[in-house]
Amino acid sequence: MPPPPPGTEPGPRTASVARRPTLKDVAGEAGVHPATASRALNPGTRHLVNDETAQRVLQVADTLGYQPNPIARSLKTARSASIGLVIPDLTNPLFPPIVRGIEDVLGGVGYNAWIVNTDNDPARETAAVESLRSRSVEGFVFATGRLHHPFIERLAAGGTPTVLVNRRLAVSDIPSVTGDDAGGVAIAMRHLVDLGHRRIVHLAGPQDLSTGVNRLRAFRQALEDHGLEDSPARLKLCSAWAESAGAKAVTELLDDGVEFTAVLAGNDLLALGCYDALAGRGLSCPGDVSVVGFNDMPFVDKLSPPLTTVRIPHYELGAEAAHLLLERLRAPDRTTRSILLPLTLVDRQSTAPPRLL
Amino acid sequence: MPPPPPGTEPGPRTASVARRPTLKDVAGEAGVHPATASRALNPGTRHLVNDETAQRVLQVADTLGYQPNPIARSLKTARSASIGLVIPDLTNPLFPPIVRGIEDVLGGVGYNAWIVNTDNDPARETAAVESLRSRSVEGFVFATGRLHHPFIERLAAGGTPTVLVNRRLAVSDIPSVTGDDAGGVAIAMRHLVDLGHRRIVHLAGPQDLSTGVNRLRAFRQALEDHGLEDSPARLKLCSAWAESAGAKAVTELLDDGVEFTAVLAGNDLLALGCYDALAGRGLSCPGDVSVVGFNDMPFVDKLSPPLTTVRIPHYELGAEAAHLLLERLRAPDRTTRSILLPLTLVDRQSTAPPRLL
DNA sequence: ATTCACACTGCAATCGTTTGCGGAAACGTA
DNA sequence: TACGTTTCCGCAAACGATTGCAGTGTGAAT
Repeated sequence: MPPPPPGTEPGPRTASVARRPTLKDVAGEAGVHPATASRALNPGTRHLVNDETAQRVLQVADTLGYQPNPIARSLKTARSASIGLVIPDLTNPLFPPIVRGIEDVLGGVGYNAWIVNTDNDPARETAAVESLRSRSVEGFVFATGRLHHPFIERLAAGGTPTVLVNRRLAVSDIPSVTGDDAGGVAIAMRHLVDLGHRRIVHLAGPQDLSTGVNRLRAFRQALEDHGLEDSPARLKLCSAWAESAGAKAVTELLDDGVEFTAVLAGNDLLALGCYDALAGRGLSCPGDVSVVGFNDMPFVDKLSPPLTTVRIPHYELGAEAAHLLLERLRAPDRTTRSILLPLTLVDRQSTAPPRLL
Repeated sequence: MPPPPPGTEPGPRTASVARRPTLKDVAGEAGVHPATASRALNPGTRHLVNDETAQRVLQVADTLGYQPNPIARSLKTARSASIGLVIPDLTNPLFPPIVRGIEDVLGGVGYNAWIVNTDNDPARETAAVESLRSRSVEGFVFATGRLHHPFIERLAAGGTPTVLVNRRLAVSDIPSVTGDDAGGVAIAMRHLVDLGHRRIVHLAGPQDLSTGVNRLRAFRQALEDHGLEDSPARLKLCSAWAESAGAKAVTELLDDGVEFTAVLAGNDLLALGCYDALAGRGLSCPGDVSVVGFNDMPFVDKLSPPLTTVRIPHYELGAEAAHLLLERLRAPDRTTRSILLPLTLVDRQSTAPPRLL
């Protein structure tokens, strides 16, 4: 026989070698049946065993350094103390804080999250979810929700505990936690109007996402509230939350000769594109036009000018989503509810009173 | 008995209800023993079963929509087709691209990665790794390596397939894939020198990280190569890769009256702090002092001035790391090797010739 | 005709837990 | 003393796969 490959533990043949102890080991050591050891070890069933015995088992487990095997446990119980977390794109700075929020509250109660990237690809999403389900995850939080998202709808309807974060579906009772987009654009618009702006344009994000439509709807509402004219010209639909889309929209606006002194961008990336387009036309911000973004991404305070934007509490979004899911796991028949977190305006230097005419 | 809670599948009692089919189901349907079905389903053992039978089993499995239960499989085989990915902080924009790179190559061969955040906390790290091991992950890639990292050393020495990404340990034969820091600072320094700079300072990152010491070492080497004076005054050790640390370092330099026309920052965050400090003193960049960063984080091209920086191919770092680990899993006794990926300078507008004296 | 090799497949154990069921003490009550 | 309750614990069957071993049957070689 060749020498054992390096990097291989001596193997379980050897008698009391460093193999991680199993329940049977601690039972043997404690002089009880594995079943008893199991009951002693689990807080929920501990009352079924004599106090003294339980203590002994606990003691042995501790000195042996016993750790239950989650795989075996999952196989038996079809539970796993973990949930799936479905993210469209981790490299989007929006999502990591959400992940952190979720992980932090989950970790506090012994749960953990399995993160998957879908890259906005429905096929990857279904594959990932299927894979996670076969690993007995107990629920899901989706950050990939689209307005119309049959897959998630079916999943939730099928009884899988599900919560949405950051984005919601159009019409469904799936619990969600999102930022209060309407409130957010309301304060942004008030800010602009207070500054004296009257001709404000909106760079709307993709209309298959709740964030996109909600912000657009709120924009028009604000126009109405402030008695401003709601002209279709003052609106640009962007097909993606991307810098290039923002730039394109603004140059088109400029080319079309629509007059405006301020732009409310659907998110910070769009605002960034706006900066580019403005600079490309020799216009200054905020001198010639004010711009306000949405999200308060990292480093937008470093831009020049530092971007005024609506801050979304992403970490808290995640934390609340985790709470919601946990609650759902504990009491599946409790009535569902969704949460709207308040947004705040962070007033930096990309907004100023309009030039006098 | 109360009505079954909503959101619960009818349960396996019902005869042929939508319960995910097991191996036994397909075996029964195909008229073979589960063992045979297993062999037919696994490419590696398929040759052990009659071709015709195998086809029949495959066929049945397909129509039944059979998916093997990874938990049961893991329990039996102590393998899991997954690896652990240990990240210090997902909200650091450095890491998501690495994660993507890893996931992409892993996914290509049916593996997946379990991501854990350690928040730079050794206790969380050991806990997470322990938890992953008990889930039978087959190996680890660590992005958390410190120069001296006994935990990872022990783990690797114990035979667990391990690779390091982005950061390495001081002295160890654990395979790693990192950027060629030395090469990176060399081109950055050459760039500065070519521009005419002679008095260059370095903002060095934490010296317990390989990136920190390597860049510092390379800086001094470059000084020597270009015949520039290596004065301790021209060096600031920063205790963290943070903007505030960079700002502090530069203001100290300024306060101490050390003269310099360019700064090589250990990373982009430090460079950012540098911008702040310079602006705070009324100095212009690149007019008064040039600065070059490291990493090419997202959006540093949007700063003003856009930051000249050394780009690290993070995605490729991750991809290579995954390849290395995969290779190690397949051939554990192959000799280890580490990979250095070339770095490139992206020349933007934070560097310029020094003012004439 | 006997032996042998080979291809194929079934049996049963196993991975490490959990849990329904039943038995054996121990205890209280009549 | 007899009997019903508890309390505690062990037995054994799961959960869903993989795998060493042993068998069967076929065809070829002697």
